[in-house]
Amino acid sequence: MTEWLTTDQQRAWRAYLLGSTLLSERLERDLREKHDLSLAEYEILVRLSESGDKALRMAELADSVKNSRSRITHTVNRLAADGFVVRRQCDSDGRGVIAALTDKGYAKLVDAAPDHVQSVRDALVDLIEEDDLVRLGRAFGAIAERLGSAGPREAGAIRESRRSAETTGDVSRG
Amino acid sequence: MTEWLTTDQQRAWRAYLLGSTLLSERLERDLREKHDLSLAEYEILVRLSESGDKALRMAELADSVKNSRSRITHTVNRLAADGFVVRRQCDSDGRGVIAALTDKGYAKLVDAAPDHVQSVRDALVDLIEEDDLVRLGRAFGAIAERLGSAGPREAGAIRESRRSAETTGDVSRG
DNA sequence: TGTAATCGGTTGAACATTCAACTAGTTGCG
DNA sequence: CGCAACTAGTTGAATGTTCAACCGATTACA
Repeated sequence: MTEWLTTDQQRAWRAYLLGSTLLSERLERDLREKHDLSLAEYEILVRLSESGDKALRMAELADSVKNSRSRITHTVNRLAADGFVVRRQCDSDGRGVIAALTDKGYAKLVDAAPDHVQSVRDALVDLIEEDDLVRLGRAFGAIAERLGSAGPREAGAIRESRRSAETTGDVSRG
Repeated sequence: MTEWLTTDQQRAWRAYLLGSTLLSERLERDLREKHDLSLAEYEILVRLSESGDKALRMAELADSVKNSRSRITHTVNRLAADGFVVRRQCDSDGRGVIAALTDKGYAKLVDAAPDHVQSVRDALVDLIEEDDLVRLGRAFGAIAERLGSAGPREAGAIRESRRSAETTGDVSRG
C-alpha cells in the first residue's frame, strides 16, 4: 500500500520538478547560445581536462559522467568532428579507445568555463543561502549514492577509483 | 570578471548535477517500465486531471508544465493515439484546441500514480530529512521564480492565474 | 470594412538519446 | 592450443525534442 505525499512534501517535490527543469534548460541554452556546446559535451571536456594526461578510455569517460557507452560514442563523435577531441587506439588493450582532448578542445573549454560558471551562479549558487546549498549538495549526494550503482544499463562494477581532486589542468570548477 | 566557485560550492553543484540526473532517469525509467509513460506524458495527465472539467487548452497545458507549444502538440498526439486524451475544438476561439482527458486516460493515471509516488519516495522524499526537503523545495521555488518568466521561447506574458490547489479529481499527489 | 499585426497551434526537418544487435579483442580454462 | 564467455566499443533504427516556417483565426485600428 503506497503512502501518499503530505502537502508539504508534494509542494517541495513540485517546486523541485519545475525548478530543476528550468535550471537545466537555462544552463543548456546559455552554453548552446554562447559556445555552441551541450551540457553533455561540456561535461566531457571537463572530465578530459581533469584527467592526468587529458585523455581517458571511453568506458572511464562513460562512467565518470554516468552516460551509456553508446551515448559517449555518439557525443565523442560530435566532439571529434569539431576537432575538440581525437580518438586513439589503446596500446594495452586492443579493444580500447582513448579519447584525448586537443589543444583546440582545451581552448574551447577555457573559453566556455567562465560563462558557464556565471550561469550556474546566476541560476543557482547566488540564489540560495550558502547553508542551503551545502544541504542541497548533501541531499543529492545521498540520492546519487542510492541510485548510482544501477544507472545506465551497462554501468559495470562499482569502481571506487575516484580520481584525486587536485588534478592538473583543472579549468572546470563549474 | 567571473568569480570561480569555492570548493564547497563546486562540490554541491556537482553532487546536484549527478544526483538530479540519476533521479530523473530513475523516475523516467520506472514510469516507462511499469506503465509505458514518459514523465512528460504523466505530467500532462496530472494537469488535465486537476483541471475542473478534466480538459485544458493546449496553451494552458503548455504553460502549466512549462513546455513549448510544439512539444505539447507532439506529446498530446501520442497521448491521443493511445486514447488517453481527445482533441476538441474550442467554441470561444476558432484557433483554440482543447485536450480532454478520457476515462481511459484517467484510469491510466489512477493506475500509474501510486507507483510513481512510490518512486518519488524511494528516490528522493524518504532519503532526506523533512527539514532538508522543505528547504530544497524553497530553493527550487526561488530558482523557478528567477528563471520562470523566460522559459520555453514562446512562454508568453506572465499569467499569474495560478489555479487553486484544491481542485476536483486530484489523483496526482506526486 | 479592410488590412496589418499578432496569436494559437501544427508541421516537418534536424538533431540527440535509447535500445538492441553486432564486431572484434580478451580472458578463463580444459 | 582451442573454444566459450565476456568486455569494449560501434552501429543504425526508433523515438523524442527543438527549431523555424507555416496556416488560419482574431484583434487593432484606420
